[in-house]
Amino acid sequence: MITESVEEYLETIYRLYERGVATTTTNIAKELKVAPASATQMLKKLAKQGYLKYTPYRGVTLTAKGKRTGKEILRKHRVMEKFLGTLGIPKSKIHKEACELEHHIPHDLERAIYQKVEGEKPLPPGAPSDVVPLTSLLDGQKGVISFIGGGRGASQRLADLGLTPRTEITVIKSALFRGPLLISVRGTTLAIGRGVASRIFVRAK
Amino acid sequence: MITESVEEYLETIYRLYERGVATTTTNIAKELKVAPASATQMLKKLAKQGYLKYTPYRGVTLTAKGKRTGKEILRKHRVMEKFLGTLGIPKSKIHKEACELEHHIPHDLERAIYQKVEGEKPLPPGAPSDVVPLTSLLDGQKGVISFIGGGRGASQRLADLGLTPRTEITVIKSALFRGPLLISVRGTTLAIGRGVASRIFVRAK
DNA sequence: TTTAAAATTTAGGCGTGCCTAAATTTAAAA
DNA sequence: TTTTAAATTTAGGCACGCCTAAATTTTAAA
Repeated sequence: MITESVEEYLETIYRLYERGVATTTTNIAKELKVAPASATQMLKKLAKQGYLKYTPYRGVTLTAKGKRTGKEILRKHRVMEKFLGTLGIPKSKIHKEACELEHHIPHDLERAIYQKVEGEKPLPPGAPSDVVPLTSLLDGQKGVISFIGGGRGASQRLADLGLTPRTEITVIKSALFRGPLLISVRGTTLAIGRGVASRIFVRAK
Repeated sequence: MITESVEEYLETIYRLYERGVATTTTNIAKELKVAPASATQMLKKLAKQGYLKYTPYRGVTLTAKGKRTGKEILRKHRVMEKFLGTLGIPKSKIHKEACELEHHIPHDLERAIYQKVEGEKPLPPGAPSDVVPLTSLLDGQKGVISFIGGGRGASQRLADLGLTPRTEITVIKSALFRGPLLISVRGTTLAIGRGVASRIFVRAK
């Protein structure tokens, strides 16, 4: 059985490798905030298990198996980060939570979540990255309209409702996947469809 | 710091308590598939930490603190089960995965997911519980139509497309939150809107 | 090339949570 | 009430993964 610690090491080593940083005992230990002596132990063990080649005093090189595994975990990490963002988890917590979750998400769940968050493209290329579709906000959350995606017509119709950039919106009632959103704008409550809502991009507060 | 094992014990004990089963060393050990001797050790520890009262040879009683903690973990477990179901994870895996995840979902993430899955009511009261809206299936998944929600009109229009109960559907392309679904029915590919799709209830395969 | 500093490894320990085998206590049958 | 079976605890161990301190090796400066 592959332990959480093994995964953590492989992910870290893969990260360094990807960044072109030398995969030495010290670098790995530093990255993991662990004593170098602890890293030595683990690296020997990983070598024995065929994840990497270990040359004493010289650092390590991932084998194909090691790369594959490290990459997989890194991918889980990234998918979870995206997912947490979609759910409106504060940025400050996202990395740490993803670090934890990456070890407990089985492959098929990662795939399922990946498909979900991919479908949810915060879209317009070049858009500020802290902007999300209105549909991503949770009940009670507030956001400020950043822009409206998808053509003149949409913008015009929304403007008629008072939904223009810089307007503050509070989500009263949303739901996952379907059904209209109930929102509050300048003291007025509005119901808007999901299709339209997904084209309103807001900066969450 | 509360360890995963401590959580597991508290959840289990709370479960037994909820079910009215005696919280004896043996019952707890059996439930956790652990040797009774191991349970004794842990129960002593939990008593020292104030989660329960331990009387040798007589079993344990949860304190208020123990109940609170056990309940919280059980709730996380249940929310995760629901969430996994929503994502189309096969039933056979749901319980086990939820068991794992419950220990790694921070409170706020559990709350966020809870709101999402609550919005996604597999609806019609009395409906078989393994039935989900078509929108819950992932790309490539197959399902068999169980029934159509929402009135004659909808049923009729869908029937015209060949979408009637017992028909098998394959989802070709779906996405989170928005956009139409591309599905395959009897060899034909169809595009249907999310609104309609959310009213087609299927049993996932 | 020698030598001191830096990097790395070895040795010895700690806490957690599990296990088995052997005692001990409790419960129930004779 | 005695005796035996079942439940429970005690004792002794194991694997993990971390740590510090002391040894060793490498590197780079003099």
